[in-house]
Amino acid sequence: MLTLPRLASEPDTACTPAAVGHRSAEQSHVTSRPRIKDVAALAGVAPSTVSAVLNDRNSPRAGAATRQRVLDAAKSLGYVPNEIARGLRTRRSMTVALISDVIATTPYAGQLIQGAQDAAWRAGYLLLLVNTGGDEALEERAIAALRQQQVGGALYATMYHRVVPVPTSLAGLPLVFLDARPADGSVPSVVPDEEAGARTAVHELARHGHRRIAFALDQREGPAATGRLAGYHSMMRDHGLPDDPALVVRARSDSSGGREAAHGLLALPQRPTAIFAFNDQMAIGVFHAAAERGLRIPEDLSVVGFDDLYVIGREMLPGLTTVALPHYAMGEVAVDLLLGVVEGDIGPDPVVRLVDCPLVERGSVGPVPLVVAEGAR
Amino acid sequence: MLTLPRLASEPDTACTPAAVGHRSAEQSHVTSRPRIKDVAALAGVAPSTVSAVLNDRNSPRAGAATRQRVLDAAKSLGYVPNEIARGLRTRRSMTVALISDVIATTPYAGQLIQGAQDAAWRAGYLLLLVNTGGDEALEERAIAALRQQQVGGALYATMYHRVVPVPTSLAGLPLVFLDARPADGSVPSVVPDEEAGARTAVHELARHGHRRIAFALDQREGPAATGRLAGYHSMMRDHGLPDDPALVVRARSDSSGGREAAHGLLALPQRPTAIFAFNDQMAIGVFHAAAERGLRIPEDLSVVGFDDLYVIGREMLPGLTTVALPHYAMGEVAVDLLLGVVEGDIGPDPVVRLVDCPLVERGSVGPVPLVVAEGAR
DNA sequence: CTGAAAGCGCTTACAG
DNA sequence: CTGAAAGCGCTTACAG
Repeated sequence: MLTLPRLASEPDTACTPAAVGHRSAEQSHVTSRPRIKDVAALAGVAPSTVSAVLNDRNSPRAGAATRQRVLDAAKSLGYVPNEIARGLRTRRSMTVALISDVIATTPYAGQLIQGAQDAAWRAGYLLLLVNTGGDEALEERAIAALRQQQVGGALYATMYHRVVPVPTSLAGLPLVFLDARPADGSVPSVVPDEEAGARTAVHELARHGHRRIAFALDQREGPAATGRLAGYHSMMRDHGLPDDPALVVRARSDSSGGREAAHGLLALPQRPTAIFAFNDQMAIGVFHAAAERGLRIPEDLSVVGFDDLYVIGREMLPGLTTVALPHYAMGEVAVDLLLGVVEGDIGPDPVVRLVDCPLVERGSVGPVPLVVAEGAR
Repeated sequence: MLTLPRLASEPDTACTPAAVGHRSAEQSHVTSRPRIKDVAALAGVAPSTVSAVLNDRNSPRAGAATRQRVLDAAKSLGYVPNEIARGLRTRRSMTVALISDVIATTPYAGQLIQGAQDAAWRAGYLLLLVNTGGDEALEERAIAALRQQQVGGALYATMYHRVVPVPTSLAGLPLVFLDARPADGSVPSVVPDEEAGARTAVHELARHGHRRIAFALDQREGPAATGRLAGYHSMMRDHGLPDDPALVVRARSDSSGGREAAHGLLALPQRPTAIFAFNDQMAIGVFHAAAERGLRIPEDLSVVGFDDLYVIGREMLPGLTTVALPHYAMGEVAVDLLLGVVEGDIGPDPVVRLVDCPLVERGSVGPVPLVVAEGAR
């Protein structure tokens, strides 16, 4: 237990019996840190001078000699300014919040949080985390608590890309939506570029020679399904590929949905030689269906997923080629955007920032199988 | 944008040109909230009375009438105390930190963070998150920043269960280790009960009649490997099962390691009818090996994993029966422990709190296959 | 170039 | 039962 020396200083204010009694009662296990007064006393200057030197304002406030004395004193005492006190005076706080519904329970959470954290940290901010589990009453109380803590702004993230109303309790706070789009378009948001990601997936298949490329997508509507479907169609068109309606099937967005969809697709008279799955979980189902039909991947069937869900793609046999949801980058971009408005550099312009979804090549894409290729032409 | 009325009050202090200029310059997008003075003015009492009423201290401080007036005034203004100012005065903060190396990049992170967050929230605390990526220099600076923010204590978590030194920069701060054990035993820690979890896995297999139960474990040493191996042996013994050294093999803790291990095990003259895999990733490898040998799960081979990695077990075919790492509960327990010492209820007793690892039954365990059962006896 | 004073928004003894 | 004063640890005009 490192205990920093408590310097004698203005005994009239600091060492009244009351103050001492208070400290010993409530601060028993907190080491008593030196304050600016202690540094000032040791350096033989006024607290205001210490403040000026340490904050390095209006450069030549202190002479070189004074400056050095202050710096030495601060160092020898291990002085670290109390950010709370400074925040009270300057009326700002070096914290920013990440509010989410249930995001922390998905494997994506980590990357998103990490990206946000890193970006905040780089700017000298600390990240306050609140998860509401989708409970609105709780959300409201949490936001109140955040305001009490004087957070400078907040990221509002949802578990998957969707459109949500702007919580009224957030009014007046600098805000950026993450993986969510505000229903009224009043708040800037950062979301994955679903359409471009789907184009990437289809292109990867097309460049391997596939022409009959199927798309097994989520039966639920939403920005992800809409965007990915648009990307699929547009890239099929760009490659001059047959945009056969039978090649697009909707199902539940898990492995059983993917499996059913794949069975239907693979039973088609002219079966697709490649399947683009809405997400990695559906891709797993495609793998299951292929195995059940004695089709090898990628020799007999190529597949591309979406999301790059942690470990899954890497541990499948063969590894799953997929398009990654850029959660780390999204977290970063969102915080940068937020700090821009918090620090007043930029106005709260309700932009929608699309983040690129990169391809992760593993082993599930191969050339068109000969026998099917002939039948399919 | 909700703008709360700024009440006229003691113009001598609050409305000097300096204060006003300051506010409009730096607070442009922050709604100006009412302060305790505003509530006091509206209720016609002194700020100290408002404070007393709102904090509900020494019960009958205020008479019922005054009390009601204050409450009404606070409500009508939408007054919310500034926690930063209160913290400065009371010398404590309602925040606690979660410091981790790279935990946020694993799919476990979410549950752990969620558990910690929920427990903190329940006690009125907010969670500050810091991820160091294992970078010691960054860790030190982050801890300094946390101290500046006056956090009341910290959870120090690692990505997987291991023994770590106590960072010197954390000295003096109330501390609890999470999924990590302090090298010098000086700090309380919360870790999964690896041994009991392994016993659970083996018992699940044994109760289905399996006798030759293999264990494919991580080749790296660590509390997880050691604990799970001990649990395996002890439960084999408890069931009076043959503890054949050939049944325990070590490999890399991913699917390729699990696959190799399973191939070796399945080639044994008396092959095991069940394999307990060190983790879910190795279990995936066991599935791959079984498929390659034409063995069906669970008809021909039963398998149990460990960790309950998000989605994996659920999306496999059949679903993987596994033992869950209780990350949510660990986060909760750790925060409760931490707040205990922060609030001084309990001393910083360096306990090791073991958290139970529950069985998650899915479809990968079945009865002993007849043909092998006969051969094996 | 440097110091004394005021004040950020609260709470806490201490008087009345 | 209630108010005036002091102070938490800083920073910020304002004087000198």
